[in-house]
Amino acid sequence: MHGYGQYCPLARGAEVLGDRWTLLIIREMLHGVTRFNELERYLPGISRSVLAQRLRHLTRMGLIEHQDGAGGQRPEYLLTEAGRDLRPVVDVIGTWGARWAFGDPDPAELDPDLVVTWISRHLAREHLPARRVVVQFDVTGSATRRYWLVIEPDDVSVCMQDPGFGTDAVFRADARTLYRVYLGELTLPEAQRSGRLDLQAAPGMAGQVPTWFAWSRFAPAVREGAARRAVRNGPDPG
Amino acid sequence: MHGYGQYCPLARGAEVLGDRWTLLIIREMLHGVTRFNELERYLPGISRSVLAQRLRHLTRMGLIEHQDGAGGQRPEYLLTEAGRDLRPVVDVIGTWGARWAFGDPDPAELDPDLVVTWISRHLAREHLPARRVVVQFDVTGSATRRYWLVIEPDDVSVCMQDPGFGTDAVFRADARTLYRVYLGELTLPEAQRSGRLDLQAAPGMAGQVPTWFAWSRFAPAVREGAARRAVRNGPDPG
DNA sequence: CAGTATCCGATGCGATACTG
DNA sequence: CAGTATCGCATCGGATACTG
Repeated sequence: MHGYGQYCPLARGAEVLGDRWTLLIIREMLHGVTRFNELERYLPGISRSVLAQRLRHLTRMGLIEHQDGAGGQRPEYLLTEAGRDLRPVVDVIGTWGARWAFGDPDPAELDPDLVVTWISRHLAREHLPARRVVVQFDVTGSATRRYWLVIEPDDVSVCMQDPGFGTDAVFRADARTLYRVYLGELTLPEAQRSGRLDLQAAPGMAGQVPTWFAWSRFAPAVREGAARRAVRNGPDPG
Repeated sequence: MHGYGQYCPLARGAEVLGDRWTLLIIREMLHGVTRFNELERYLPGISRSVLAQRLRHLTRMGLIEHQDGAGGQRPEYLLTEAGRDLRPVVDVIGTWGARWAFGDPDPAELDPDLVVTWISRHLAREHLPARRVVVQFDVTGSATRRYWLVIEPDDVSVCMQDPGFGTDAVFRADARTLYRVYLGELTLPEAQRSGRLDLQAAPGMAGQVPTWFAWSRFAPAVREGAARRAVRNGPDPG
């Protein structure tokens, strides 16, 4: 038995959305991800069979449409209106999670690929120059991983090799700090002052670079949650 | 492995709230239900072990507090601030469910006890007289079940025997109609006109009785969803 | 009333290999 | 690239019985 046996809008919603991984798949699709292997890449830990099963289920439920890859097109999954209307659901659960369920990260959660991808998804277009810029991220740790964000006026990509266009700015921090800054637990100036993050840029540009990044939409709620925990537990030692 | 391995507010929220039955338990607690056996009664189909496991988990996660039944007190589960702050989550998922995932009921979902309880939870206090009123519900079906709502200025109870105070009004309808009216798919006048629901009241009171009921908070969204389905499928035959 | 303990069957899910 | 097929373990969860 899969349903709750109740004729209730909340129960129905939970039946459609409550399966493991489903909300995270929706989150990715709201960010514009449309292809099977891309979804798999952005959801480390999901198995291909579960991803396929979820996509089938969401298609049957009318949340997504599967454009078959006929005629040389690549197959795509697109949100329907019902699917796009889940943005408030994702927002409100994420906001609640940030406020009330967001403690410290487990070390295994600090995937550097993921945080750089997330950062690349929340750029402040209006503050970016009208030309291509390249921002390098050095994520330190047992082995430093290096990424280049290539930000064109209408496209962003994350590379793991130097694209060779020159570099406008370099961030250097460990994964935990980068996550905390992205999520709003730490502001960029705070991270810099504490020595956990170093930002280098050409002299004329150093003031602009921080404005290019919008960070997480949940940052205010994360900060609120962190502040409340600090009050209850005493100031954050680390 | 239980978590998603991501340091993300949405993933954290989903880890806490995503277990089967959890959101429905929260829904009941937001309605003021605090006791173990009451929760079990309002969640037909949940097993005692799962209910206990969920309550333990939610307690550990800080959403509820367990007042131990020491000193002759009855044990109670109470929402903490984190738990009370889930009301927007329940609202937004229920609203989405009403709009996009709310088809016809499965016959097994038409539990008459449940709908009468739900109706009793959404009275329009401001329109009720300042004295006790009794409203009888005859839920027709293979066997008619009869309920009495005893509405006192500061208390409501559902009885399955005539409380003996006299009856101010009598609703008579099958469970499906009662659910549809409660959920807003059908207005009370529509249900009466179609002959699916009969409402009897003392002559001087007939106009007041319908104002006593506020019906479901999701009624507008349910109506919206029903209207959209009607446009796509042609007018509702039943 | 308010749970806990035990059992066992279903299935959820990750891993891997395979296909067009 | 975009999935499907198969396998086998783990755990989820419903039923029932039992306890203070």
